[in-house]
Amino acid sequence: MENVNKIEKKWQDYWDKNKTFWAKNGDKRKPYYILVEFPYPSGSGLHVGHVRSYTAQDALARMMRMQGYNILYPMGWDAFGAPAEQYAIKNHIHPRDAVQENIKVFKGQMKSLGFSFDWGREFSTTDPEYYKWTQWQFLQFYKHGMAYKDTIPVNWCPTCKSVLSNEDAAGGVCERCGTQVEQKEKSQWMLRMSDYSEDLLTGLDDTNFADRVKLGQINWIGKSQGCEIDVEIVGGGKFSVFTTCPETIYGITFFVIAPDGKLIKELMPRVENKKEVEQYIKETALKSNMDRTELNKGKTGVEIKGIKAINPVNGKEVPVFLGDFVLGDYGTGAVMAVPSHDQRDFEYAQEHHLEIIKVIDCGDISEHAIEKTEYMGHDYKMINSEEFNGMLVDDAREAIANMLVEKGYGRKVNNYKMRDWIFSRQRFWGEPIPMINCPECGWVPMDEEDLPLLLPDVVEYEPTEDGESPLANITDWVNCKCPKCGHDAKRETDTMPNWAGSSWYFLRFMDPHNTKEFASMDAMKYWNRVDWYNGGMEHTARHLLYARFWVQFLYNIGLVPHKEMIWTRVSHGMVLGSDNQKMSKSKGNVINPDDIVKEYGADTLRVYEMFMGDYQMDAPWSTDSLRGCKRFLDKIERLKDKINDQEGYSEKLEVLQNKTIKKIEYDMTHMGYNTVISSLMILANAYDEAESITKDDYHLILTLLNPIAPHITEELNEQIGFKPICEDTWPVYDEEKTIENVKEIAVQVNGKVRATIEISIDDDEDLIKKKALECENVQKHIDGKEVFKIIVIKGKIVNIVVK
RNA sequence: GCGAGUAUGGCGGAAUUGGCAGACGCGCUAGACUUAGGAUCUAGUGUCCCAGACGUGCAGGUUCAACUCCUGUUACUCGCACCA
Repeated sequence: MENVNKIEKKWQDYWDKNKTFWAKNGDKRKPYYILVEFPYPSGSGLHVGHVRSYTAQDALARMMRMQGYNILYPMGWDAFGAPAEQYAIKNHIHPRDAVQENIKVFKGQMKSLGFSFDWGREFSTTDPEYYKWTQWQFLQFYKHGMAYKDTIPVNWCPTCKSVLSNEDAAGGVCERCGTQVEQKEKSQWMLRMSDYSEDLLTGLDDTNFADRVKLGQINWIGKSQGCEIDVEIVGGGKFSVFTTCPETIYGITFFVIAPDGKLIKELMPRVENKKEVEQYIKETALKSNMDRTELNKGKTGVEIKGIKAINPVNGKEVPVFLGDFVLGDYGTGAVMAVPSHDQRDFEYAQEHHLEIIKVIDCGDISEHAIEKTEYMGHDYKMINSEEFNGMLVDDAREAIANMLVEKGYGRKVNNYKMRDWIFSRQRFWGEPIPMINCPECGWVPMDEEDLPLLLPDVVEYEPTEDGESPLANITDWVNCKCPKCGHDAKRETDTMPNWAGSSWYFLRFMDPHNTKEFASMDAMKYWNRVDWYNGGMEHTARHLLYARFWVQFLYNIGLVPHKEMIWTRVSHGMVLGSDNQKMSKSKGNVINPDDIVKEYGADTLRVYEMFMGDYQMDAPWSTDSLRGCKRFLDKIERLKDKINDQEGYSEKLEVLQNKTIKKIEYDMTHMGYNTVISSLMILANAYDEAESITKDDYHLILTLLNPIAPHITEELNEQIGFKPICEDTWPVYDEEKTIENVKEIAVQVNGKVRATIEISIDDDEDLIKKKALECENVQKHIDGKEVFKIIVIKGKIVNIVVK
């Protein structure tokens, strides 16, 4: 074959020119929406990992198009965000220009790989026509009371000079640069995501996400069921605690409240050891700057003197402490301490020499607490718990909770780990938040007609020293009139987080050129929802949570047709370096897809990445294996020389052909891409062994291989005079022809294979038994023994049990 | 610590429902054709004390039959980590 790259270019141009893969809204074919996460167009170009998932979904898209579906397989760019901004700061160019340059590179690479994207729907989150609607949707959040400003201690990265979400600051370090995160008070836009905790949980039932994906969502939302209990303070006043273990309430020997919470501030006037308490609060604020894991060793804290609290169930007065293991922003910011049955409380009690009372008769607690996971579900009985003594723990749990409610001591509540979404970023390269601060009216939303609020051109992209967005320096832009009263006012200078634009982009693909709405209801109803969504495991949890929250909100205000707009979510494994480690420049194990395409062709790379292993698991790169795939494609090409002048399909090949079609259809829709390739190899080997093959035989294997290797198959197909595969239909298999008439099956004696017999499709059980018993080697192994039972599994195996 | 996932030849990995473990490919060995081969073809390739036995991280169990189901256990990977 002539130059592979030339042929590939020829077909890529053909698809472009004919708009072969453009989806049509409202078309009467069955719609099916396949989505891959749109990439962040970084300066380093497309990664071989992108190639893996794009090829997999591309293959599915190409097969289903041939099966008569109206396939939406779009591509776009998630181009706002820190890396582009950092790059711009370094090189003194506008991030917009840098992004445009990178998009050009990415798009060129994608085209060279022959992905069947509908390029007619391409957009970038940085296009004003797109972010206009991101801003518009923010205004809807605001107008429905879902966006609010709050001054809260936030995670602050001193290097990036930016506020980070809890998620971005996971583990106490900045996700981007690794710097220790500090705490800083800042006024931030927030979205009330916590209002949606329960809906985001129950909504999962209306999705087909993989179990591990659902579990990620569930863990992130972090629901825990328990009781909130009111605690009186001696001498007046009260506070509440949250517990998931009401059964241990008689074991309370002290309370602990959060040093960073609001409660201690309220109690301050009554505190006798103010100095000591204030000192501890200060220390805690500093501690968050340091490596937290180091501090996990001990349970620090101080007693709040002058404050005693009363256990509501038995009137017992116990001391109250400050302790940094209690978090100010979870639950009520205070806990009841039961050192006998909670390990943290136990450690705290040891450290501060406090009383330990066992309330469940479950063994020795002198070394460590016996926690819920250990005592629940066993026949342990209650002790030291007044009228509940002698009751089984599992029963006491419910009984005590009910008693608390009845007597008005508390109520049953659910708590969620998920917090509200911190929506402000002090950066330049993001969607401006369309809010105006008026000295008379306060925060006023921009008029919707005035959107988009464009990002101005600036010279400097660095955040200001005090952490304001660089936009704050552009007075022309900042100063404006209040839309409500006309008074001089100032714009919000914070921008939106990177997650904003990616939370609804899949809706825009359904109707990308709409100038009146973010997407019309008709278009969204037509496409229904994303049928098949593929992305990396890394950000599945966060991205899906934000996107689902966003969509649920839009649903609640009547703007999208479903509460969940994503049906199936699957995730692929990484492509590792040949050293089995994550590809990185520093390790020198990076494979550039361009080099591979140039040397072996796009088809070889595509086939190899599908064949390399289980799609959902990480797989190391192997250039040797890649060459094997090249050999396979060469073999396909060579088979053309075996074409005879007969019509139709070769009789000898028909069963295998039908079986192969069936298997490929199954595997393609079940992420079994590697076995799609292996069954094609088996078919090719069978063709190779045959004396000769017909033109139709050849056309068939080209069609089956086409979704994965679209260029070479089109070229060879053209050479034998067929119309382009991309305009043809997918072959239909005949179930009856997938079954062999004659088959070889194994004969076991006591579970060990001793012979094989040939059976025909219409042999009955007795005949099969007879054939099995006639085998010489079988005779040898049953000789002198009593045949106890003969098990015949039709078409599979015979097992003779002897004693 | 909690949650999830994974474990099969020298390597990547097959084995929809329990039914001949190692498909398919890589690598390797020997040979053929060759000036040459990252080309092609042929044969072979789990282990061992090779008429047979043993083999899917380890130890048990269920079954005529277990990579597959059950109980326990180990190692690694990922996610969350003082969440009351």
